Amino acid sequence: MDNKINIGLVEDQFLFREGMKAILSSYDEFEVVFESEDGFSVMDKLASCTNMPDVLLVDLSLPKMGDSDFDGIAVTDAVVENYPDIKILILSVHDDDAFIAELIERGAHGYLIKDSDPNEVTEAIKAVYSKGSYINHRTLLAIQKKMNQKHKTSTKKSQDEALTKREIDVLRLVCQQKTTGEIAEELFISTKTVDGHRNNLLQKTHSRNVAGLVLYALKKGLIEVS
Amino acid sequence: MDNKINIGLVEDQFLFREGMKAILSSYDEFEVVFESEDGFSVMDKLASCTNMPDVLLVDLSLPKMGDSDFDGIAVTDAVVENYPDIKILILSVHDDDAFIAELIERGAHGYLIKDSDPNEVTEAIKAVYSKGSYINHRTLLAIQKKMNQKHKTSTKKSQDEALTKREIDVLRLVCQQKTTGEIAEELFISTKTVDGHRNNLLQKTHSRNVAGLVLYALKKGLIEVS
DNA sequence: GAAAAAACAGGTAGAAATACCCGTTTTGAA
DNA sequence: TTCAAAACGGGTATTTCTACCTGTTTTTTC
Repeated sequence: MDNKINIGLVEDQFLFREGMKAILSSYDEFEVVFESEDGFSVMDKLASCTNMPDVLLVDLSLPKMGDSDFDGIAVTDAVVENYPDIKILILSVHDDDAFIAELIERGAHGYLIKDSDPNEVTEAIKAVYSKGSYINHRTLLAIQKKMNQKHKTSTKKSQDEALTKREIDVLRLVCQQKTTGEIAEELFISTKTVDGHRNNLLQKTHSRNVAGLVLYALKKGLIEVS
Repeated sequence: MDNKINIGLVEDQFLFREGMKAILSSYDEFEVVFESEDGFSVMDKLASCTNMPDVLLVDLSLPKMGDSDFDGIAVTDAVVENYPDIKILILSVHDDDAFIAELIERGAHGYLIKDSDPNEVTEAIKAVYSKGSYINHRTLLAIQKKMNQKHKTSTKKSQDEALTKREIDVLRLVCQQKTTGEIAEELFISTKTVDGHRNNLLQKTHSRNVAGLVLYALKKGLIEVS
């Protein structure tokens, strides 16, 4: 009787979570044994869990802006580190190459966008459970693209450069409507340095101004509205 | 046998739509007879629909950025105008007073945020079907707030002024990284006028710069990422 | 340890945005 | 029709951003 696949849901939107549960419970082979509405509680709940999930469906855009940095990425890192047997299936609204590849590299076993067909979700769950991973065409392309970038850094055309830690710091503050001067103060650096970082950001993200930067940050899940 | 409540779903996220369907189909009294993934097709599909929905669940944040302006609001307007018998239940991620009140004023029969309990959704559906409306505490507060604003315009403290049509035009273009000059050209007005509109926007939205405007637009669902 | 990338910081410019002032015309609602 | 709001536009000034240039120091990576 225990050949059911135990599933854990990590998703903040209540209705989406319930809908997912409703879909999954129409299949005999699945059982939802674990739920969490934010990144924080996942590790706690896993520690005190008697019926461990085999597969964890993780929503990537978990945190509210400014709350903390325990988002889908952090959850993935922590689970990969502490529960290597649990398969992680990322569920995200972001259909972005660099992002998909990043998650896979960090140890996720599959990546699905939220526009996917329910059938694909159930397929993916079965695949990560039995085969250990689920890589669809979309994901494969993203991974290959990243691989190619790693090798030919000489190619000037590979524009989707990753942002550096400091650039991300500046980006977050720019999105908080801070001026260059304020950002410099907050990071204990010169305004000219902030200027440099912002200019690099504009180039790397192909933006024309801060509006573009904010949209980029949102698209990448670096910040959240509401 | 036809005392079932016919339900229509207008929602772009496929998984969410399927989840909703799964939830609703576990109730005998509901039947999903209509689905649409964007604003455009709603009117077409309704015109050629044999089994008309009694209640339409409309996701507010329908359009992709830049595509068009046929979003949840436009759908609401069009359905209210052409199919006054169909009850409209708004489903949104935005928990914003001005926005909620705006939709109700435009003729929506109920407003639920996506964090709601599935039970509340089914309750709301039954309520709009039988009683003609579903106003929960949250919605009532929003409406009252708006009412109060209408009367005491003298009160300086009521800052949540609604944006005008033209201001929204400018806001959308600002979010598309357009400069003042470009916006002026596109709207066939002077750069000074654009300047004026943008200044009003900054004031009304309590923003310090374009970053704030972009975030505001996103929060209000005026634009969408990805 | 050597090489590369990241972070740092300065200069000079010009473009754009922000913050006020002032007014007229058009539109829409009471 | 009358009144208020919206849309329009001009002037002036300051601040901030954007775009280039240059370089040094620190950190990371191989």
